[in-house]
Amino acid sequence: MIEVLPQFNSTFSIDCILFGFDEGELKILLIERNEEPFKDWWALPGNLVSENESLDQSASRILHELTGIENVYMEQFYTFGDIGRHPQGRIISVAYYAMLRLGGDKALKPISNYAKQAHWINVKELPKLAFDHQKIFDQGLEKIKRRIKHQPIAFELLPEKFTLTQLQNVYEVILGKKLDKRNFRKKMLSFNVLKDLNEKQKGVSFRAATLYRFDKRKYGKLFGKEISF
Amino acid sequence: MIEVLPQFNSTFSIDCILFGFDEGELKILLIERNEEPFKDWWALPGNLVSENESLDQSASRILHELTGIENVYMEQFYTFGDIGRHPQGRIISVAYYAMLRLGGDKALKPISNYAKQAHWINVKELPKLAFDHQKIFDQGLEKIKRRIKHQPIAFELLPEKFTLTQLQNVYEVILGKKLDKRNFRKKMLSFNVLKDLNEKQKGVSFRAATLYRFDKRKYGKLFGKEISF
DNA sequence: ACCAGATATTGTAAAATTAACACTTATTGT
DNA sequence: ACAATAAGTGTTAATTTTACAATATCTGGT
Repeated sequence: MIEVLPQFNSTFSIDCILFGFDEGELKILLIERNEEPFKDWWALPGNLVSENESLDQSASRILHELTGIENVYMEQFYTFGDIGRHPQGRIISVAYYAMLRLGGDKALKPISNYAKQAHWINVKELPKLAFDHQKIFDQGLEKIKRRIKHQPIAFELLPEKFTLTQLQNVYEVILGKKLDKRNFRKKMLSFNVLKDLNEKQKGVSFRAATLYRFDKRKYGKLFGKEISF
Repeated sequence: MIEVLPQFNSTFSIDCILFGFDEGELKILLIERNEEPFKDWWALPGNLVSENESLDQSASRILHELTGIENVYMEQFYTFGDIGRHPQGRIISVAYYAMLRLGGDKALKPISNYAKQAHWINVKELPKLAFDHQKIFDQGLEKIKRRIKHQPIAFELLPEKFTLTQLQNVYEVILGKKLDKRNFRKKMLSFNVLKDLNEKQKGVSFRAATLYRFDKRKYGKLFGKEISF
């Protein structure tokens, strides 16, 4: 015999911070809501979790519905459950982030019904956000600031082939400070996770830089190490 | 007009890892369940979240009901939402940990109805745990291993007055490795967060060690610094 | 008073890492 | 050829980390 637990039913949602790197700036994908509450406000993409999917699956689904992108690693970072965070009742939200390679077209699918539009917005110029999404964003940004020092997540924002200067830009934008070029290159190369492609950048009107690729095989060496710039 | 969102109702619970340090060992509080499912199994203390409390409040309540302790800082670390993690349906669990100062009596209140007994159990000798609680524990332990290197959480496991050797023991037990005594003391004192009480340990049959107290005023200095042993 | 047992306390030198700092090279466009 | 622009590169000093062992202090027992 299986007893039925006494239940207080509530609802779960997932909210995602999708980070992208474009024109030298860190951006996130925001949607303009088309429904109450917070109609016409900007918000993090999110949705309710359905019955037959895990939290991770739900996060991937939301990403896919919004961008058409699949197979991207998303990481859960905090669950927001304050009373009153949602005006319509008790909705607890599990927050995820992902780092995306933005293609030229920025990979946005036609927007689904719940949003009027979606845009990549510079994190330095965020509008007022719906619900407690500003808080969620703040915490997510702190998370990747810590994360980037230990894990090779910076590569995930860049095209497959990238220059050391581009990589340094990612670090500088996320950490919010300038880094020394020589020390950065020395240290980054010392990890032995970059493969020199013997290939040069194209289409620039100055000396072309060497292209590198992130070498997954050597990935493990970075784990747990503090990278301090 | 406020629309009603389409809802899939599910239930969520809080599970807590309560860490304690006793007899030189790291322990956690486990309860023996008195109800199906997993009747007679050991489990992390947990409970359903009620309608009028935030996640943090719920975690504090569970701690209080079980131990009588109040005003302890608990930290949320992950939310577990795999399908099938609970045999009776969709129950998502938000996991917290706390570090407790174990008094002589270990501060256990009479056990509430849902458990037969509760015990402090050495983390090296854990029994099989109910649900996915082993996974929750593993992740919680990893969390404090990382945390102890950046934040002064080790002090929270010790009595207010403690010796450097006791403090080193906490680090050794959590990190799972021996540390060099001279280097440990040098580094720990260099943070300037320990106040020398000019007072000696009592009741030992050998040279008594100096007692220290954690100095909250200097707390900030530790933040963000990597402590490597 | 002395000794044995147990733990506390202390310093130094080598190695590794980090931090600070500026000039030369390569390429493009005029 | 030269101006403009970013790529690429080494050394030194400072700091941090690591490795390592002898002496001091206290208790309890004789």
